Amino acid sequence: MERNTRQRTAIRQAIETAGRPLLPAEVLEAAKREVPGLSLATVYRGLKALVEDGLLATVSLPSEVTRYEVAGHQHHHHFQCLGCQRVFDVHACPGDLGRLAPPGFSVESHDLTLYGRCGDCSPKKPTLDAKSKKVVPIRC
Amino acid sequence: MERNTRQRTAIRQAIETAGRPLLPAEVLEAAKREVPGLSLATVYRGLKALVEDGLLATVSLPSEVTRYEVAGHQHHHHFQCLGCQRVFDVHACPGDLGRLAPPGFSVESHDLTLYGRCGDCSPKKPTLDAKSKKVVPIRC
DNA sequence: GTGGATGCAAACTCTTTGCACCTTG
DNA sequence: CAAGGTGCAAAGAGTTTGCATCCAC
Repeated sequence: MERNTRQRTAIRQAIETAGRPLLPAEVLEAAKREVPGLSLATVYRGLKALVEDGLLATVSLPSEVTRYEVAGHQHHHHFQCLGCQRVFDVHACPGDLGRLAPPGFSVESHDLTLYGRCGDCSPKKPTLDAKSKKVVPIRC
Repeated sequence: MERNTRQRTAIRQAIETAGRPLLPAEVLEAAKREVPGLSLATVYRGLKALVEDGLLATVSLPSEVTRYEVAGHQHHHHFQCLGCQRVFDVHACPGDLGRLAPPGFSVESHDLTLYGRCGDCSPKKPTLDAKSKKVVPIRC
């Protein structure tokens, strides 16, 4: 049912190689090195198919466009660097948060996002312009 | 510098009356009862101006369009009902989460979203179709 | 009276979809 | 060879903006 096309392989490899959640545009940029003619529509269709197949998982953060990462990680959260805007996995969790909800509310799940500086963007080093939404692929 | 127009007054009152974060479309719907000819563009401009004036605050949740609430609350988080999709304030916080970050990462802030059922949408009662993105203003 | 605010429509960004052509199994 | 995948362009949803008109101060 799911075909192995060069395009989908390139999409999956782009995300596996990155090791962190990627934006569709980042996936396109990386996968284009394998399949130059790749179109953004195919990236979207491929990402959706791979998520439905359980190979990828979506990562959505407040005010941010959906990113994609390899599936299979257990419950975890994310960290977004205020310097380079990149997103990283956080394999830790504050635990049960049901007690925080108001009376009468039942909690089934939660999302947590940490913000700060990644190892490459310590406060001492120059940071990228947070206003340019462009995600710079190089180390910052 | 900031003028008191009927439109902006209606926008502010819509959010104050709701007592919970509202979507721009919800603000338009509510404010239209005061100013029938109100346009969505004016709602967006009004919301932005009121945020810049410090009267409103933005609320953004994963995979969700930005909502707006009255400013002035101290640090808090949000709860989204899986039944009616409405968002409520949670005046509680798990506390310092810096310890969750990987080594080399510094945490400056965090966002937490709880998901579950609000008092009106207990698991026993019928729930709204989660797939219809339409936010129903009535109690569910 | 004048500058900020409004309404409308067009523009923009991100994502999805229709359709003809191509490719995998 | 047939079903599914791809590329392109057009269509959608949400948001912003240009511009002529309007109105609060």
